[in-house]
Parts: sequence; structure tokens; C-alpha cells
Amino acid sequence: MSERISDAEHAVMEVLWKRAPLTAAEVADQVVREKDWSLQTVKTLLSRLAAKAVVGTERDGRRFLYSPLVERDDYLTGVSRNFVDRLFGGKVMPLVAHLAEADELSAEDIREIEELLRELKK
Amino acid sequence: MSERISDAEHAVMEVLWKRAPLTAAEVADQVVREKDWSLQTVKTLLSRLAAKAVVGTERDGRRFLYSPLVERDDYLTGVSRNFVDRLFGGKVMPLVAHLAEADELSAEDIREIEELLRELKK
DNA sequence: AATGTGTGTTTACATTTGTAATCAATGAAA
DNA sequence: TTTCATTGATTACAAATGTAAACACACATT
Repeated sequence: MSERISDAEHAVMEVLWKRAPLTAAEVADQVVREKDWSLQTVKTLLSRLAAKAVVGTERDGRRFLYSPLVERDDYLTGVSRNFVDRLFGGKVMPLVAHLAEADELSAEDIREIEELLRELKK
Repeated sequence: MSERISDAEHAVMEVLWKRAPLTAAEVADQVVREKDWSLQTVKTLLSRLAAKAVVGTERDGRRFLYSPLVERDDYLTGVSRNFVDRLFGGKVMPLVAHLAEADELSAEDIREIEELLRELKK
């Protein structure tokens, strides 16, 4: 039943996944390199994430330290599965085929994936 | 500049991508197999899609025939690129690696993808 | 001619999302 | 001790989204 993370919230999560715990101000400092958001906006997003129990808070004097409560990997697994399900009938092959056909795969990408698959079979 | 297609709208598009042109009632008949929506809801979604010029309308007496104006393939390319960019830094390899690690890839999947890549290199 | 039925159109309304402004409390600085 | 800056909490508010209901009109049926 994992709570949905919106696009804006996701940007905040990326910061926390890189380093945590952080204060709201610290998160905002990082986020601002990517998005042109005010401190207030970041605080709102942190609150919403906390309300959804996607980030945890720990008191540090009069402020909070925020940390992710869901792992990036688990999140990625969830959204990836959802993505592949909705758009490619749950099969990865059509996704790869599509990317290849749309020229989104370079020769280098192909080599890398082949190497990866070789490893997987062991 | 392609207009965004929401989740609900996407379900309607899938029907039209399978067969078109269709009347609103025909679309609803198909959609209902998947989603528990009323005819009104489907009509609203069709209107919104038409307003966004994602589907086109053609008069047929007193009603409309709806057809997609964007190809499924182009749509997939757009959302796939967006997805890979946002979540995997634009690289497909990490996505495949992730799916593999999350056990979303069966041995059969791996074989298929390898075969596909082999073809691609020719 | 009266009535029902299938349209498209207009309006509705709660929730989610993006993006804050304002407020109240508290600790730091002057 | 008055003032300023920080911080979380509360409130705001428009756009997008999900999910329709109501309405008006034209054709088919009685």
C-alpha cells in the first residue's frame, strides 16, 4: 500500500537518499541546485512526505532532522514495475525493444546490457 | 510540447490505439472491461483528450467518431525517455539492472532480450 | 404528437499537486 | 531586553485529475 510520491516530492527524496538525516534548510539548499523552489515549498513537501510516513523526523532541539523511511531501491522497484505493467504489459522485452527502436539505445548501451545479462546468467 | 496524458486518459487512449475511429459509446464499452467507469466519465475523458488535440473528432451524423492523433509509439517514446531520465539518470542499463536485481526478469526474459540485442547489432 | 434514448456540452465537486504566504514560537544577536 | 532570524504549523489557492450529474437537443418509437 505504499503511498504515492509525487514528482516534486521525488526531487526532495533524491536529496535525502543521497544524504540523511538533514534539516529542512539543508534539504532546501540541495534541492535549489535543481529546482527553483523556495524554502517554504521544500518544507511543505517535507511535511507531506512525513505525513505519508515516507520520511521520518527526529527532533533536534527546536527543529527536525528528516530521513527517508523507504529505500530508493524499493521505490524504484515499485515505480518500475508499475511503469512496465501499464505501458508494456508487464514485459521488459517490449520496453527494451521500444527503446532500441526509438534510438534511445546506443551501441555502448547495448554492450553494457549484454554484459549485464551475461553476468546474470551465472 | 506534447500535452500530458493522465492515467485515466491513458486507459481511453489504449482503446483507441487498438481500434479507431470509435464512438464514445464504443470506447466506453471497451474501457469498462478494465475500469469501472460510467459512460459519462469516458465522455469527459474523450472531451479532455480532444481539447488537448490528442484525439481528433470527425462528425458522423449527430455524434462523433474519435481517433488518436498521436501514435502509441511516439507516446511510449516520450514517457519512456522521461521515466528513464528522471529515475535512472537517462541510462537504460541501470533500469535493466534494477529490474533484474528486483527479480523482475525471468530467465526467459533474459534470453529474449539477449536475442533482441543480438538482432540489433546486425 | 408525445416520449424515450443516445449524443455532446456544461457544470460539479472532492482530491492531489505545485507553489507558496502567513503565523506563532523560540532562540540568537544587539 | 527588544529585535531579528529560524523553524515548524496552518492556511491559501490555482491547476490537474478522477469521477461523474444535469442539461439540451435531435432522432427513433409509440
